[in-house]
This record gives sequence, C-alpha cells and structure tokens, in this order.
Amino acid sequence: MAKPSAPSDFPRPFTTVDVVIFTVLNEALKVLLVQRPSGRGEPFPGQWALPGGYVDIDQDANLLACARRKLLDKTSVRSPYLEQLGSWGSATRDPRGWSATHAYFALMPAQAVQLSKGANAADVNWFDADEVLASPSLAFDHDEILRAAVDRLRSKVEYTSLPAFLLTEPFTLPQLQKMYEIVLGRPVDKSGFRTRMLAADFLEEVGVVESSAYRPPMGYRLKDRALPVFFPRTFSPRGEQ
Amino acid sequence: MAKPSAPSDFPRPFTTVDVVIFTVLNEALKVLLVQRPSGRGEPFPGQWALPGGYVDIDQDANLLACARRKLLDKTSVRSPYLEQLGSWGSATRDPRGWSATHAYFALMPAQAVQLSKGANAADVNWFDADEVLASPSLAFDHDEILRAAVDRLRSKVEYTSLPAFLLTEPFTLPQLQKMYEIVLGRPVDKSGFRTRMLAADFLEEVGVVESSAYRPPMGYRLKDRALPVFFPRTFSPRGEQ
DNA sequence: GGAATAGTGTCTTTGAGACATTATAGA
DNA sequence: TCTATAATGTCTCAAAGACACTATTCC
Repeated sequence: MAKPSAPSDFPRPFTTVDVVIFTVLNEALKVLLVQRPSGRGEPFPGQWALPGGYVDIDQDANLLACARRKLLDKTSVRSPYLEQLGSWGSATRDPRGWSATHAYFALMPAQAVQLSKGANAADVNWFDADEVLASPSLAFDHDEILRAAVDRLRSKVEYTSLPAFLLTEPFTLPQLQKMYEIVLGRPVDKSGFRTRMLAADFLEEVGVVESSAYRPPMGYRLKDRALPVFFPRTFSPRGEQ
Repeated sequence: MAKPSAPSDFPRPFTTVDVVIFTVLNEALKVLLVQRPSGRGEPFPGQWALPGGYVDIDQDANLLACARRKLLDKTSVRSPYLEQLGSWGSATRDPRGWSATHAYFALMPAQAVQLSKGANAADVNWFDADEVLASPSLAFDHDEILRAAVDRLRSKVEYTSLPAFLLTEPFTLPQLQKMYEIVLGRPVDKSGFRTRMLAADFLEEVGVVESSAYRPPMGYRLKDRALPVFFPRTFSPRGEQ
C-alpha cells in the first residue's frame, strides 16, 4: 500500500469546527446562532448553538478552509476577518462521544450578511452577545466558547484596529469610533481616538463622504484588508488598570 | 441504546496533542524535542519532532489533561506553566491521513526536569530554539508550530510575568531580569525592570538569599503560581515601535 | 579600600486623557 | 445666524527609558 496506515487501535475522537460570528447591529454586539435540528439522536434538539459541524476530510483541505466553508454557508460572506480562537475537546462535551472542536471567530459588517435560513439548520439569527452570556443556554459547551470569544474580542479591541472589520468601506472616523464604543461598552475620547487611528497609519483617505447632513466627514478605507494593526498601548481611562 | 451514536458516514480525522516545552539552559532558550521512531509505517523516521501523540479517549478526560500527560511522560514535571497555543489540521500534514493537532506550550525551570530517555521515543533532548528555527527540519508541520510558539512566547514576555515560570523559587530580581533578557534577546534596563515587577505586585519577598557572593539579593516567590500577570504596557526601548 | 553585584534616585520625554476650541455644512 | 456634527489644539500627568548614584558584601 502507498499510504502508511494510521494506528487502528486508537479510537478517534470526532473533529468539528465552530465559528463565533460577530457583527454590530442596532448599536449592539451581536453573535450569530443556529438552532439545533430536532431529529432522532440529535444532541441538544431545538437549542441554539454556534454555527459549525464536522470536518469533511474530502471537502476541507484544512481547518481554516473548513471554518470558511461553514461561514460562507450561513452568511454568504466570503472573506471576513477570521482568526482561530482555540480548541475545546473532552469526553463529555458532546453526548455522542469524545469530541474536539476547533473554534474560530469572525467579524463582519451587518450589511454584508445574507442569512441563509432553512435547510438543515432550522433557523439562523443574530443575538445580543451580552444577553446570551447573561443567561447561558447554548448547546454543547458553546456558552464557554462564546465567553472566550467575547473576552478575546474585547481585549484585542483595546489595542488593535479590529473594529474596522465591522464596517463597510468607505467608513468615517466617527463611525469607527462608534464601533469601538459599542464593542467596549464605554465612550472613547474623540481627540485621542483620532490621533491614535491616524498615527497607526493603516487608513487611507478616499475623499469626503457626502450623504450625511451637516459637515461631511472624511471617508477612509483600510490600506491592508487582510490584517489588523496593533497599537503600542491599550485604551484606558485614567483611573483604571 | 443509551448513547446517541455519532454519524458513521463521516470519516474522522485523527486527533493529536503536541507540546512545545521551553526552558532556559546555558543562557539560551531551549525547546524539548524527541526523535521519531523508525518502525515500519512510521512517518518521518528518525527526525526530530515536538513531543506529542494521539489523544487517548479512555485515558484523557480532555485536551489539557492529554497535554499534561504527554508532558509528565517526557519531563516528569507535573504542573508547569501550560497554555493552549492553537491547532493545526489538514489533509497533508501527516502522511497517514487527515489529522488535527492541538498544540500547547509550556515553560519550566531546567532544574525541575528529568528527561526520560529510552522507551518508544528513542531520544529526548533540549535544542536551542533559534537554531532549530534557523534551519527548519522537524517532522510534520512542527517547524511551523515551533515558530508560532516562539513568536507567542516572545510577544507575551513583553507584557507579562511569564519568565518567572522559567525559574525555581525562591528567585531574585537579577535572575528574573536575566530570563527576560535571554528570551527577548536584548538587554533590559535594571531600574525600570525592578519598578515594573514590584509595581505589578505579583511577587512576595521570602528573605535574602545567601549562597551567592557579594551583596546578597532578596529572594522572591510568586503570589499566585497558577497565572501570569499582565503589565499595562510593553517593554520597548526608545527607538522602536 | 577595591571590586563586584544589588538596589535606588533623578531627569527627560513620550503619549494618552481631558476638555476647549475651531471648521464646515444645512436650515 | 443658529445648530449639529467633524476635526483640531492645548494642558496636564503618569509612566517608561536612560543613566547616575548609593548600598552591601567579599577579598
């Protein structure tokens, strides 16, 4: 035989990928959840869960590709910001047996999303992230994964340009500031914010945006759509830290 | 039957855990590697690799427990600093088939380690991390994983107390500073270093250490042996960033 | 007293936070 | 001219970096 065989005496855990998809909608941080199917033998029937599922070894070249597939499947968004969050594996997290999931988290502008309802996942919807965390009731260990994703997001927003991925281009600095404020859950000083964003040199002017009333703001787009920028220090109001 | 069965139509990738174990030895950052066995059907025979292996669903309650087991196995160290690094999974990383590994990274004082040579892993040894990275030749995608681990370590050392886990207690501030300098690969100002460490309030005086010549330094131990402390800002010499 | 290491003090500068002020548009 | 939003300026202060200085031990 050409390919060395894997040890057959090791029963394999099953392998899944879950994606925590964030957006900002109605001034709040939202997370995408899907309803578990209620067929026979299905775990957590009818409960809400993170979108995800089995790795398909024929279809998925690697874990990231698998995450992108599941993401495209539910949102029809092709290339949002996507990063690995961590993995969770244990004998008990899935009643069907030892399983390990590779969790990713994604950021996307709400406007870009086309929720694909129906099909196998009975329903798909945006939920207020903090409300879900306040009364945890997701399937599997998804409350824990969501908690980790929100913590990671909030902490990275303190020192990166991540919120820019929640907006469609061109966006304005006041809009971007608003994204920071919504995710962080607190106001941010305008002057310092602007200085910081412009000093980080990751934005490109694309001309004044018209549409709005009053003084029209400058429009910007990302110089590099692929990666966030890291700031040298975190946002932090005087008293804290 | 009591337990719902997993979908049998999904061939499962196999699941492994690998551990990047760091220590500081002879003024250099070292990583623990094991030599791949050379039996029939074994991938990468004779090549060096990160310690790790299959998740044993009977023995391992969860991924962390599996990592701890593999670590104890090779070093006889029971509870070093251990954190999840990420996961790597693809159709091609292991010639035996689609596999996903959950990578952890660990820090331990060199004195605590009892290398367990022999057995299945023909040999186990410490290697200079930067030398390994300079001429990548590890089995599987372990060069990539090591790269990620070193990057993560160096970046976290800039703003956390991680290097304290490379020392046995009690340790002195000059010793701790040395750990920072070795990992970062650059000198650190003594005064600022001391201010910073003491301000972070994670150390406890345990009396002057005798043994050494000249002025005897104060000995310290960690207030909380479980978690590192995060500093509000990174170390960064003037010119940079 | 000299040498070597441990530990402290002082000056400067950077950059963030707070808040006041100016700029530009529509009504 | 008034109002609402966009954008900039100014003052203060905390903390880091650089480096000089003091302290304690052994020889």
